[in-house]
Amino acid sequence: MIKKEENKKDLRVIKTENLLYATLIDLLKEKTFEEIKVSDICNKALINRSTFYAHYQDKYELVVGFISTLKSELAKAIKDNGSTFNTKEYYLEMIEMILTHIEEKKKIYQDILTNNRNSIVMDILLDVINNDVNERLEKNLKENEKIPSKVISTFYIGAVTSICIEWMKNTNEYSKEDIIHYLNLLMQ
Amino acid sequence: MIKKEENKKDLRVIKTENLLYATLIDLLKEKTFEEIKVSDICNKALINRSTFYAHYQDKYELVVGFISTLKSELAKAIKDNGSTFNTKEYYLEMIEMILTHIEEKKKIYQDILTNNRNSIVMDILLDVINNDVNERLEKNLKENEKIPSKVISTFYIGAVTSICIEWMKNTNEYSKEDIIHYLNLLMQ
DNA sequence: AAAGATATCAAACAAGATGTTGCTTATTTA
DNA sequence: TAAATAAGCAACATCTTGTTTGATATCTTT
Repeated sequence: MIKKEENKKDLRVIKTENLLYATLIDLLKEKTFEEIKVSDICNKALINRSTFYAHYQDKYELVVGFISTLKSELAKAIKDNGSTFNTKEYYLEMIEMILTHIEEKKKIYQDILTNNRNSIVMDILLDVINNDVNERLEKNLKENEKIPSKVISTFYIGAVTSICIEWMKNTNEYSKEDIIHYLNLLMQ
Repeated sequence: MIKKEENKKDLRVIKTENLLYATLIDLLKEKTFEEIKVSDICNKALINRSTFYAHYQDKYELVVGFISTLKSELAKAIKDNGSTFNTKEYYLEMIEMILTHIEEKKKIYQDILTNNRNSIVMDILLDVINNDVNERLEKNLKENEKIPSKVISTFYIGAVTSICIEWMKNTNEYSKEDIIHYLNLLMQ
């Protein structure tokens, strides 16, 4: 009996999965995710709809892969943040890394933003930043004097996310350095 | 020919519209908006589906009314903010009003939050706060010295929204006064 | 290179949701 | 009370989703 090596995907599988994935991203630049139908993806990808269902349960399963890729890329980008958990320095360093990362991926983030009413991109940013912050919070659970750590982080996470989203939208108004400079002034 | 007074709705119309509206809100406590079907609303409201379509094009038209009601209630609640556009005082006063308003409407906001992944509530908060801030920005367009006004407001709007959402979720952890006190410390 | 394995395609199907329509019944208005 | 009109009912076409079948093409392994 012929047996297939494990973990080695058939070329056809790789090809169709890549194609479906790329086509979804393409469509996200045109439409809301909710507006995108499985048949839209298949038509554009020139792949039979039954083949789609052979790989994914539904379009949500496909988009999860995309979102978690963006998340892990961003998470990786800010993970090398080596600073101790001194609030101001930490957030400044983090936002520098985020902005750098966004600058590289500008196109895709912007395209999604313009069609998907903030929510996807905002979810990504909030999730990744939250994870990083909470991880550090656990390691540095000094009982804060005046303000609970959780409140501080909630405040800054919101502020940073908001700045990032705005920066993605109006790409050329301020440079990365400008933003960091302003944040430096805005944070205590 | 019998003619109807204009602007005066038939009782039946009022009744069904109220019913559909209330039923949608009820369902939002159980399901995501995307998961709610027109037939769900009609079944629960005991109203024929064709009657639904006689009033609204689709469920989006129905929810728009709900969201804009929440928005205008919130907008009204923060409009009486009489302070001049001194950043810190303005935002503190605003957040006090928002928190007071939320406290009254706690139940509905929380219910929606738990089922709808932040986005609806976040959209409401961001939109209302943005409008208020932008209105004041226009009236006070002093060319800021060090930081562009737009950047300042983006920063604080994000921070305030984030704090509000977190507060809605963990209702009893901090009092309204606590939050305001912490924000007072966090803002320059 | 050939045989065997398997992924894709094509076509058809059922189930569910969306809108629309024509007709009847019930309620409201004046 | 009569006229107007909203709501109910039932049927219909359409679209989207998932699933299934068997034929065809492509890949893997020997």
